[in-house]
Amino acid sequence: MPRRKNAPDSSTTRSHGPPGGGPSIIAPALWTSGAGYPLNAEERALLAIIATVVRFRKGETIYEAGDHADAVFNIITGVVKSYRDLPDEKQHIVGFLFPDDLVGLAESGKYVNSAEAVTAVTLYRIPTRVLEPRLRRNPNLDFQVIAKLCHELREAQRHAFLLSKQRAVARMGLFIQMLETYQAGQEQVTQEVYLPMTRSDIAAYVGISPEAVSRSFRDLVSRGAITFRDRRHLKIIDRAQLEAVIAEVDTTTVPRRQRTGD
Amino acid sequence: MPRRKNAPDSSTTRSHGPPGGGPSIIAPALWTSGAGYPLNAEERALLAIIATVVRFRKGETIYEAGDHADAVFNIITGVVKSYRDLPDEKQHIVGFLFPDDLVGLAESGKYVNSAEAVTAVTLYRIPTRVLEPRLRRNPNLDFQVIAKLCHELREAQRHAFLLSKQRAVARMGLFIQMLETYQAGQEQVTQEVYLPMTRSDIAAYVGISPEAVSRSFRDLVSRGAITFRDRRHLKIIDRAQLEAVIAEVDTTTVPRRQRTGD
DNA sequence: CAAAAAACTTGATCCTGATCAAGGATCACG
DNA sequence: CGTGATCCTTGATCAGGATCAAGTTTTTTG
Repeated sequence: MPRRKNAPDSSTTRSHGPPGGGPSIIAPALWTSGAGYPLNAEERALLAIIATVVRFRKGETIYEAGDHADAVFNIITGVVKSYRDLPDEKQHIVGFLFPDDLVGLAESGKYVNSAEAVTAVTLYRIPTRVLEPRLRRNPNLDFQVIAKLCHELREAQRHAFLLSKQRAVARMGLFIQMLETYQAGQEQVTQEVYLPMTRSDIAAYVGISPEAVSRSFRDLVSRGAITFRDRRHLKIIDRAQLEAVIAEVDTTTVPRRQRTGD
Repeated sequence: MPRRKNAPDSSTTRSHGPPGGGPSIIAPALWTSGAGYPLNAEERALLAIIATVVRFRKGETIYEAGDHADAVFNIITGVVKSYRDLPDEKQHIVGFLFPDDLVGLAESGKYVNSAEAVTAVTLYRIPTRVLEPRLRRNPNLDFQVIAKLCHELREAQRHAFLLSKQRAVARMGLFIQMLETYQAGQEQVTQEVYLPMTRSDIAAYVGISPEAVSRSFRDLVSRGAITFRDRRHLKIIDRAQLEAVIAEVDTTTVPRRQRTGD
């Protein structure tokens, strides 16, 4: 099995000292992994001042569940996965996080989930100790936070909805739609959907085995819903078909099944 | 099939006029269905002034997805379910909501999910038009909102985690734990877990069939993990067993299977 | 660039839970 | 308190996907 790499490779010295005082209620409880609304210029400027830029290569761990949560991260480039390790050597992926998302949901001073770089990533690292006073002073920031939290919440509910689907193809269809929806907002260059993560990661997110991911993709291709340019790039060519699969509607035109040739 | 009852039965006149101006960004996007942190005395007092009390009987619809979201509800007593109807006459339950929870997550002025009374419920009905200005003026309220959103988010992630479990018993075990965790915070009188909702509702929440709910309960009883006093009251008698089932660990002591009686 | 390691695909088998069907327990309501 | 309606349980069948296993492709790394 692959040993997890763990190298900060940061452009800053890693100096998380002892926790200041008692557990601060606001900041640690507040920040969430992943959002959606980009910060405005003012916010970005503020970030540049109080944050340091850190880099992680593909596969590197950004933090682990239970670590002392002394910083929040804002993704500049790359993709991050938020996950929990399960007792049986598998992992449940809570969500994938993209540029402008905030990473680092904490509860009583500790990170709730682990985070790992899916691709090479660049992040703003924002120490909570620096951030918290700013938040208190600038009530406008609260709004940003609320907006991000709302987005996160809807995302988590969508994930639960995906996982409530019985059929593997339906889950995969929803997954593709989610990726497309996100990427539509980012770049309108290609009409392709990019899959930055491995099949195993997709499997751990949609709650099926990697084999089932492979078979579902094959199924969607043979139904004429999508095509692959390569393993990481697909194109939706029949939206109706994709939605039919998601609705778990039987679209087989042939009678049902012809056991005996008759 | 049962026709959904729909009677406001409110102690207030229902007067939702035309939306004031453009779509307000703050309040509608902000409130979420279900929370956890009870409001403090100050908040409660505020509520009493701007809110009206409304009642719904078991099975009545509080609002439907897509309705114009002109109010937020705070549960006083009873249980509410937040759900989405699916094309195939089934429903996906997003969450169950208990006293002190806030109900009424909206997106661009419309409710995201539908809400129905699981038991008889009493609610504070808070018009967003009244609430919004208060929120702007009172930055302290923001904190309440953030806290509630965080709670909601964690709840949704837990739901997704539950749904990622392959085995039905594991999901049911997690469901029981979730109910217990909530009820432990409320009343420490009985050591029993109360199930206010029907088996079908449980099924729609944990993503399995009602039959599988029944069988999983039977399984848990036969494993000695729980006992039932009646259909609505169970007791956890072997926590280790329950956790083993959740971890999807095989705890059968017998070799594997004895087809022929031998 | 070549070797090694991941990652991915495909096939075969088995098991869990969906589904259909029917009987039994509770509840709502007059 | 009785009667229909709903809810719940149990049984039987069947299909989808987990799992195991093996082969293929891509990526990593020295």
